[in-house]
Amino acid sequence: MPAESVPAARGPGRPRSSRTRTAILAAAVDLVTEGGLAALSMSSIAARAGVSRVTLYKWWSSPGAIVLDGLLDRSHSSIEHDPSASARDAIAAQMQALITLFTDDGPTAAAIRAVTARAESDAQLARDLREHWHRPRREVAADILRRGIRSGEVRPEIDVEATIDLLFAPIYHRLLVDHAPLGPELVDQLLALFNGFAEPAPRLTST
Amino acid sequence: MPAESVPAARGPGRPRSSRTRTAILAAAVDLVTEGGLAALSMSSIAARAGVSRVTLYKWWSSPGAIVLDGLLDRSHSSIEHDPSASARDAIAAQMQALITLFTDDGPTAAAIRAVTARAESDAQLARDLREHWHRPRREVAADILRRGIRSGEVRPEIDVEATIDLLFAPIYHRLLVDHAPLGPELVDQLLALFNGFAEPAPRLTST
Amino acid sequence: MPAESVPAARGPGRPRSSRTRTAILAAAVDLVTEGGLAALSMSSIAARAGVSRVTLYKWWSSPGAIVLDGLLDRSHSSIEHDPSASARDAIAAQMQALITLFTDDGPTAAAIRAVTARAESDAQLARDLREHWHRPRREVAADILRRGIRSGEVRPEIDVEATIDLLFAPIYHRLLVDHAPLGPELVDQLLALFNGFAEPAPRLTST
Amino acid sequence: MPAESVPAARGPGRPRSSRTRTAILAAAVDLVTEGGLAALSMSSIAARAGVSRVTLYKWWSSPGAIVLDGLLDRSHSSIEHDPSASARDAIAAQMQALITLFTDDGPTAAAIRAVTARAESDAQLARDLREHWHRPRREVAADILRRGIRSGEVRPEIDVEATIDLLFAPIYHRLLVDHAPLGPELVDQLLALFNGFAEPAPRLTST
DNA sequence: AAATAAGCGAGACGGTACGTCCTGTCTTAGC
DNA sequence: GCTAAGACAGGACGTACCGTCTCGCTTATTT
Repeated sequence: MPAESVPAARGPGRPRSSRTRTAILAAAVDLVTEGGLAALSMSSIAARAGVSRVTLYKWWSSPGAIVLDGLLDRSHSSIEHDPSASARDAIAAQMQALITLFTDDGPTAAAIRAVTARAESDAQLARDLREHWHRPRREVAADILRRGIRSGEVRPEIDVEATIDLLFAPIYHRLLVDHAPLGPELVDQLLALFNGFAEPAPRLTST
Repeated sequence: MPAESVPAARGPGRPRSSRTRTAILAAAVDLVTEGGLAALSMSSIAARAGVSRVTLYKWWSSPGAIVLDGLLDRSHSSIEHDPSASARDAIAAQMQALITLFTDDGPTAAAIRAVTARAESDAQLARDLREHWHRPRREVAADILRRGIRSGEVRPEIDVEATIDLLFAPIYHRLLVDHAPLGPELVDQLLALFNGFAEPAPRLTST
Repeated sequence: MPAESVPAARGPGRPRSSRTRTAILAAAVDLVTEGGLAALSMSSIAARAGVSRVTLYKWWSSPGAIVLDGLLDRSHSSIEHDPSASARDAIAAQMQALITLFTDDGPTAAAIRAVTARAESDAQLARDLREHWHRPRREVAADILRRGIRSGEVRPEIDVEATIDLLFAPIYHRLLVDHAPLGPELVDQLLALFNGFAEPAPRLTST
Repeated sequence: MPAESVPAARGPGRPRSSRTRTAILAAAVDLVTEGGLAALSMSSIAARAGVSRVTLYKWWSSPGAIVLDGLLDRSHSSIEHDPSASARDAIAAQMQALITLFTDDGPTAAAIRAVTARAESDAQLARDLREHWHRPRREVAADILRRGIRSGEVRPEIDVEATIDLLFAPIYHRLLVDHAPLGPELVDQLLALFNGFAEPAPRLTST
C-alpha cells in the first residue's frame, strides 16, 4: 500500500478525489501524533478527515497502512546524501538526519513508533515498513559504506548489514524504548565506538 | 504491574488463588505465542485460563501487563554472568543469551515483541518494561563494562550507555523489524565492529 | 421469540433489567407507528430506547421480532370472549374487536402491518407470527364455531378453517392493501353474506 | 411506475434499449423468486441484469417498483372471463385462476408477496399495487357480480365490495400468512359459505 | 459531416445499517 | 473477600446497500 504518484490512466468513472487522499493521510498522522496507536482507528481517521469509512477501506486495509502512507509521503526525500563527502561524514549525516527527524518532527516520530508497533501483528504492514521505509534507507547507508570500502576509507572486512544495524538500531531502540534521551550527541558517541573506518596510515597501503 | 513474590499480608476473606495466577500468565503467553498481539485480549485470556474477566481486571490493568508478568516470571534468571570471565567474553555471553532466548524460546520472543508494541500506547506498560526487563539487563552489561574499565580490558573513554545500545539494540531491532536473520553469528559480527576493548597487540593482526 | 412471563430461575450474575426490556419494546412500537418498517432497525430501536445495540442482539434476532414481542405484550388479552353469548354474537364480537384494535390503536395496526411485511423474508418471524398471533385468535374463533355446531346455531357441514378465513381475512386484507375503509360496518356486511348460521326453523330439528 | 406501452415521442438522443428493460425486469423477478425481498436490492438487480445501477435509478425508484413492473408484464391477461358463463361459474373461475397463479407460477406468487410487503413502507408502491393489480381484478369481479344482480343470479342487497373481499381476501391471506394450504378446493369451500347467490330451490337440498 | 442530446457503464463517495467482538463496569450468588 | 456468571453501554470492526455524483463512450436525431 505504498504512496502512488502515478495519477492512473484515466478511464471512465468518477476520478479519485486528491483532496480526499490528502485529508485522510493528514488525519491519520495528526491522530497518531496526538494520541498514538490507541487513538488510531478506521473510524477515528474517517471522522477526522470528514470522509466515509468505506472510502478508507477502498484504498487501505488498516489504520497502520494509512499512517505508513502518510509517513512515506512526508519524508521520502530525507535519504539523499552528498556524494562528495567522506564515508564517515556521509554516514554521520544520515544518522544525524534520522535523529533530527525523530526529535524535531513529532508526527514522523509518532508515526514510526505506531507503525512499528502495529507491524507486530500485521505481516503485510511489516513487509511494507521494511520495503518502503527501512530498505531504501539501509541501501543508502550500504552504498556509502561500499563506496568507502572502494575508496579505502572503510575497512573491507566489515559486515555491511551488521554495521548498519550497529549504527542505526540504537536510534530506533531509543525512540521505541525511551530508556535514554535521543539527541544529536548520540551520533559521535556511536561513531567513536565503531572501528570500521580505516586508520590514516594503513589507508595508503590498500587500494 | 511487576511480578509480586510477597504472599500478601493475609487478611480476612478468601485468599488469592495461586493456581489462578499461574493459569492466567500461561494463557496470556500461550495466546501471544500463537497469534501475537492480535490474539490477546482480556476476554481471550480469561476464556483460555478458565477464569472470570473480572478477576483479570482485579489484578492487572491490561493484556500487555499480564504478558509482561508472564515474561518476567519465565526468564528472570537469564541475566546472571560469570564474574571470572573476561569483559569481552562476559559481554559476548550476555548478547548470546539474549539471541538464544529470542531464537530458541518462541514464547519469550513473542512476548517481548508484543509488550514492546503495546508499550507504544501504554505509558505504564512502557515504564514497567523499561524498569523490569531492560534496566536489570542493562545494569548487568554496565557492570561488566565498568569492571572491564577498572581491569584495563575496556577503554575508559567509552560511553557506557551508548555502548550497551550499540551492542544490544541491533538484536532487538532484528527481532522487531525482521529485516535480517537473527542468529548466533551476529555476536561476533557486532563485536568485530566495536573498538571499546583495549587491545594489547596491534589491531592489524586480527582480520 | 414470544413474551416470557417467567422471571427465570435466578442464578448468579446480574439479573436482566426489566426497565430495559420495556424501553426496547416501547421504542420499537413507537418507531413503527411513526415511520413503518422503514424507520425500524436495530440501530434506531437501540438509540430510541437508550440501550446498546448488543443488548438487542442478545435477546432478539431482528427488528421484526422485537415489534412482534411488543405487539403480543400490548394486546394479549383481546382474544377472550363471553361464553354465554350466541355463536353469531361471539363471532361478531371477535371481528369487531379486531377492527377496533386496528382502527383505534394505531401502534397495533402499524405493528401488525410491519410484522406481516417483514415475515415475507424471515421464516422464523413468520412462524412466530402464525403461532403467537394468528393461531390463538383462530382457535378462539374455531371454539366458538364448534360450540355453535354442537348447540345447533351453526350448520355442521361448514369447513371451520375456511370460515375463519372468510370472515377474518377481509379485515387483514383491508388493513394491508387499504383498498377500502376499515370500519365497524364491515362486520355486518360480511356476516350478511355468510350462510353458516342455521336458520331458526331447522334449529329445532337438530340437537 | 407502471409498465408503459407507449414507445415515447421519439426525440433526439439514443433511444432506450428494450433489451435492457427486459433484462432488468427478468432479473428482479428471478431474484425475488429465489430469495424473496431480502435478495432484492438495486445493486443485486443491476448485477444480475448486467446493467449499471444508475440505469435502474433512471427509470425506477425502488426494487419494489421494478418487481411490480415485472409482475404486471407477466400476468396482465389473466383477468379476462367468459361473458356467457353464470355469475357463480365466472366468480369461481376468477378465484380459481388466482389460486392457480399463486400455486403454479412461483415467480408471480413471490412477486406479489414481495410487493405487498414492500408496500407497507412505500406509499407510492402501495398506490401502484392497488391501481394496477388489485383494482382491475376487483373491477372484473364487480362486473360479474353486477351482471349477476341484473340477471337475478345474485341477490341485489349484497355489498359488492365486501363480497369481493369475502371471496378473494382469504386467498391473499393464505398466500401471505401461510397458515393453511392454498389449493383449488378452497374455491368450493368458500363459495359454499357464501349466501349471495339467489337460489331457486331451498338451500336444505345442498349439504 | 458536424452538432446535439440522451442512454448507459464504470467508478468514487458520504451515509446508514448490519452483526460481531472487545472493553470496562456493575450486580448478583456462591465459596 | 475472592471468584464466576452474567447484563450492559460504548465503540470499532469489516461489509453491504443506498443514492448521488462525475466521467467517457455509444447511439441516435437534427442541422
